[in-house]
Amino acid sequence: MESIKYKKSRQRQRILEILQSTDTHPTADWIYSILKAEIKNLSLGTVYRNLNILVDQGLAKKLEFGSTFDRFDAVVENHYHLICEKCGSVYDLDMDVDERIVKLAEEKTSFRIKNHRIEFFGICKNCQ
Amino acid sequence: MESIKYKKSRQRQRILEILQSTDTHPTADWIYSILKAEIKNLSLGTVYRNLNILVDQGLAKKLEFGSTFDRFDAVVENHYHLICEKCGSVYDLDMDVDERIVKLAEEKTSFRIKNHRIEFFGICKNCQ
DNA sequence: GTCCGTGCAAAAGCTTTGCAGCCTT
DNA sequence: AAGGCTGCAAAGCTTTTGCACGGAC
Repeated sequence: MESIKYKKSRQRQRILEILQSTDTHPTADWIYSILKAEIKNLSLGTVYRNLNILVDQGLAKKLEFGSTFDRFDAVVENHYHLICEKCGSVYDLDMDVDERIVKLAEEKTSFRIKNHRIEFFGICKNCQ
Repeated sequence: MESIKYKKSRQRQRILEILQSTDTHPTADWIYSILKAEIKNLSLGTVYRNLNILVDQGLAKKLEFGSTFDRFDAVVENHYHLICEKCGSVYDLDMDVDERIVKLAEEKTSFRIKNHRIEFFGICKNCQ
C-alpha cells in the first residue's frame, strides 16, 4: 500500500476502537458482526480494507505466518524456524527446545501449556 | 479425518519423500510442480489430499496459526501469544521479550535476525 | 470384490478489487 | 472541487470435495 493521505471515516475509527477494546485478536468477520449492529449497511469489504489501512498506519498488526500458503514439514518433533523476510524461505533452526521458557510462561498464566513455537524473522545468508 | 485403513500409493509415497528431502517447508503447489514432472497427469487436489493424510498419519506437520482466518491485533509492540487449542482464542502473554534467545539463535545461524515470535499452545482456563 | 486413491472440474471459504456515488478536506 | 471512502458484487486465490473410474489388498 502506497502512502496516501488518509481521511477520517467513522467506519475506520470504530474498527480501531473495537480492535483496541479486546485482547482476543479478532478476525475481520468478528469485527464485522459487531459493527454491523451499529452501522446497518456496513460491508465486509470495508472491514478488510480498513484493517489493511490500520496495519499500514502502524496502528494494528496482522498475525500471520508470512505466506498465504499452507506450508508442510516432515520433521514432526518440536523445533524452531527461521524465516527470511526477503525471499520467504523457511529454515529449521538447530537449537535445543527451551523448556525454561515454557515454565516461565506457565507461571504467568492460567493456561495449561502443551506446546510452543518460535519463529525468528530476518534476512538469510543468500539475501544479505 | 477418521481412521481409515490407508493403502499405498505412488503419489503419496513420492510426496512424502519430496517433503523429507528438503528443509524449505514447501507449499502444496511447490510439491505439485516438482512431482508433476514425474507423474504427468498428477493433479493438485491429489497433493492436498495426500498432505492431509500424511498429517493425519503423523508423518508430516502443517505450519499454521491455528485458524484459517487472518487475525488482527492493536498491540503493535513485540509480545508473545497464548492460543487455546480447544476454543481457538488468542491471548496476549504478559512476559518480557527474551533477547537472550535471539542471541542464541543468531550464534547458530548465518541469519541476521530482526524479529521473533513465540506462540504457546494449550488449554485456557475456561476450557479446562 | 471391496473400498481407497486418482484426475478432473466444480465448489467452498477467505480476501481483494472495480465501480459509481458519497463524504471529508 | 479533488480524491479518499463506502456498499455492493464480482473476481481472485488457496484449499476442499463430488464423481466415475482405476488400483491395492
